[in-house]
Amino acid sequence: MNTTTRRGRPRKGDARLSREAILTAALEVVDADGAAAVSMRTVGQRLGVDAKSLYHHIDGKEALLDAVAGHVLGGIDLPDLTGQPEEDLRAIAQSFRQATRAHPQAAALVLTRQLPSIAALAPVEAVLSVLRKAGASPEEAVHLLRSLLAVVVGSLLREAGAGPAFGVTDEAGIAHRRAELEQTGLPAVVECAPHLARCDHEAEFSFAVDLAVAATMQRLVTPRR
Amino acid sequence: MNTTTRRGRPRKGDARLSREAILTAALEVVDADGAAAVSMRTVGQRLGVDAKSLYHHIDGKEALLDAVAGHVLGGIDLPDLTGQPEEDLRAIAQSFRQATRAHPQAAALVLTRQLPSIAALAPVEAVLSVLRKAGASPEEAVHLLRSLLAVVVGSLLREAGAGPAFGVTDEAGIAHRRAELEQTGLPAVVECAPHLARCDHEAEFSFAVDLAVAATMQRLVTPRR
DNA sequence: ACCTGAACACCGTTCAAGT
DNA sequence: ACCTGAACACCGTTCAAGT
Repeated sequence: MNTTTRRGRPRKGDARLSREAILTAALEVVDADGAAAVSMRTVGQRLGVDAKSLYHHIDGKEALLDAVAGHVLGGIDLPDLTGQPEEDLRAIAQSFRQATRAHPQAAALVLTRQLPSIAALAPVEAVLSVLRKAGASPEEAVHLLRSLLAVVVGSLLREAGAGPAFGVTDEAGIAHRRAELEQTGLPAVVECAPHLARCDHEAEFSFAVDLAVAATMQRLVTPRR
Repeated sequence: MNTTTRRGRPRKGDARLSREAILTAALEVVDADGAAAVSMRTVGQRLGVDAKSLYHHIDGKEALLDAVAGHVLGGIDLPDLTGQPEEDLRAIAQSFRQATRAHPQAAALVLTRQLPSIAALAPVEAVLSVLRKAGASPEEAVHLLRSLLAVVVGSLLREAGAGPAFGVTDEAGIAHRRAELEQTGLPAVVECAPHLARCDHEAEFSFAVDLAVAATMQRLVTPRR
């Protein structure tokens, strides 16, 4: 929680206002002070403009946050597909992670908002296309897409600091957390405490995605059951 | 968005205040009007008490929301384990889902808050214990636990109306969404539009969990790789 | 020990003006 | 066409009182 309020000097010169400028300013606020710091007033201030002026370009705060989330998600840089399904699915998942890592403070926003459907269809098309070429029926492809998406969203949410974590990244905290876990007396938790206390988000993301992709391929090779 | 504000008549008789009573009142607000409707004032009102009184029992609004999330998660009813790992993992995942479905409006809260570590250790112990008995090393068990958790969290977040959905549950909306998807011109999206437009959350949850559990068992049978 | 009045520094949003 | 002053109905939180 940042108690110091950064002002971010208003730009008096170009008081020109536009949807694009507002979006950028809002994202700057998120990057600097977190999503909770976004208010019509803080965003307006960053543009040297009254909060109420924003309403001429944006539908309100909720719409603004949706737009910011969509903007970040739009920054996803999809890989060139190789035709090797496992490799391609992994690469798409990684590109999703890169997009959220570009704005870590905005990640929870992206993962948590019901986006205006159309915003994120490029990666969806990519995944479905890979699955279809790998032999999935349209119905199966959709189920598999949703499973993969759940893994990606769940993993990134944990990395973003929302969602259950149990683990910590800084060496200082790990020992402390480990001790806590060992004091629970829960046998499996105690046994696993050293690994539970530590969380390497990149490694966990890759592990989970690899597992999901492997399961996907398995399902396609052994259809139905 | 509920424009009508429900008052919920204050209980003048037992103006006794306690952490437990506050928690219950807060959860009632969440269930009735959604998490966004929770404020120190609305919760106090429901107890017939001034908002400021809550501070004598609770650390502030954030702490209150954390406590509500922990309370819902604490309501998880773990299954008796059968010794059959696949079955047990699925049953634990389903019990997790049941806990959030008991308070649908609180689901996003539960999934999204960094919970005070200790709150949710019972299900963790259950999963780790199953994985260890199935032959996983402590390290492997933790990776697999995190993968499974990601699937569960990602799936439930979608069901809770946060997170990307693409699909809709009411028959009315499905046709509309399908038409939208078909107009995108993205070939795989168009091809899959009928299935993409519809989303049966229970079926999708089970599909994703089954897939993850299958992958987990596969990984345990074929160690390392 | 527990509750509240007064107070402070914030919110999002509307609308009738002003240019 | 775009911006704002005045205004409204909210927030979370502190602190010095009151019982």
